[in-house]
Amino acid sequence: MKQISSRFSIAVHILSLIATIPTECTGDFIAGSVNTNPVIIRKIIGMLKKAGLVEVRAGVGGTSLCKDTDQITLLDVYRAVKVIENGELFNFHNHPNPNCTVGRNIESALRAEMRDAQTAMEQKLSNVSLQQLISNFK
Amino acid sequence: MKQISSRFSIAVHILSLIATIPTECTGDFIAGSVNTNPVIIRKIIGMLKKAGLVEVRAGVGGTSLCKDTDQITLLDVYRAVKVIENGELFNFHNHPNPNCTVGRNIESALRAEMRDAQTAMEQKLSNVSLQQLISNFK
DNA sequence: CTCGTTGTAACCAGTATAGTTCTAACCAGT
DNA sequence: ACTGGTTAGAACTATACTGGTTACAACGAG
Repeated sequence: MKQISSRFSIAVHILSLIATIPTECTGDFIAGSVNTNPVIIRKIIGMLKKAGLVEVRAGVGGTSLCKDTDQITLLDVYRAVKVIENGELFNFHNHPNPNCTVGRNIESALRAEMRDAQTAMEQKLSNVSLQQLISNFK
Repeated sequence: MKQISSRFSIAVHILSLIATIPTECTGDFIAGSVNTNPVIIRKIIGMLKKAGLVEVRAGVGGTSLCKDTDQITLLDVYRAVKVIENGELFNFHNHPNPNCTVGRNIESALRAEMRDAQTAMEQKLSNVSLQQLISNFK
């Protein structure tokens, strides 16, 4: 990857809309605010639903949050939309040569540092709730 | 992206090899330790060279580090191999609708949090030097 | 019943990754 | 000076992800 997919930012956008103006939230209205195609919105809402963040009452504009806005963190959203492979932000090259000192040792050493770095990032995301984000809107 | 390219882990592997067994480090030998194709190695060494981390004396096995191993951090390597687009880990969807409260406010609010998260991750990488990494090899 | 909406499937263009083949240039040693 | 090993990089491939589109089935509310 070059970047984490905009699915994440779109998902946050969608949840913010549902939180602030729930009555208007049809797929087409959301698509208009995000400025993309309604199908993209439906796909992402599908992922948020699977993750238990929203529920969709069959019918028009029937999407609502399953939790309070202060109980949903950016990390929840980031995990819901599966923007990284298998929970691992960093890819590691396969099967370094075990007959070489470096090849034998690098994987465990470097993976530990990668995990630390990823955790630090995700920790930051978990510190921000949807409520904190939308409370500054004016 | 789904994951940060393995160019990063391969680059760290390459630098570790040059640091520990400089005399053996032909492209083919490195490729054998990393377990990939020599051309991949050459491409990555080219990036490390542009970033000023290594220099290549034309000739056999002529690659050497430009700095001490404790002056090279994982962040330097990560930046050298350009695994993320334009310095931004997170992609943000384009042009939310400014006629909507959420569309108008979300970009600056969310970008700030994204930047915080990315910085936390990169900070962790900058805390680890090549020296620290290879000092545990046995 | 019908219209608007939701939920998917199928498909597309663009682009990144990891890898291969091939060729040119260059250094060192005999 | 020639040759073999090495470095450098262009060109091409297969695969996969992204963001987007069209199309269609199912369903609810008025």
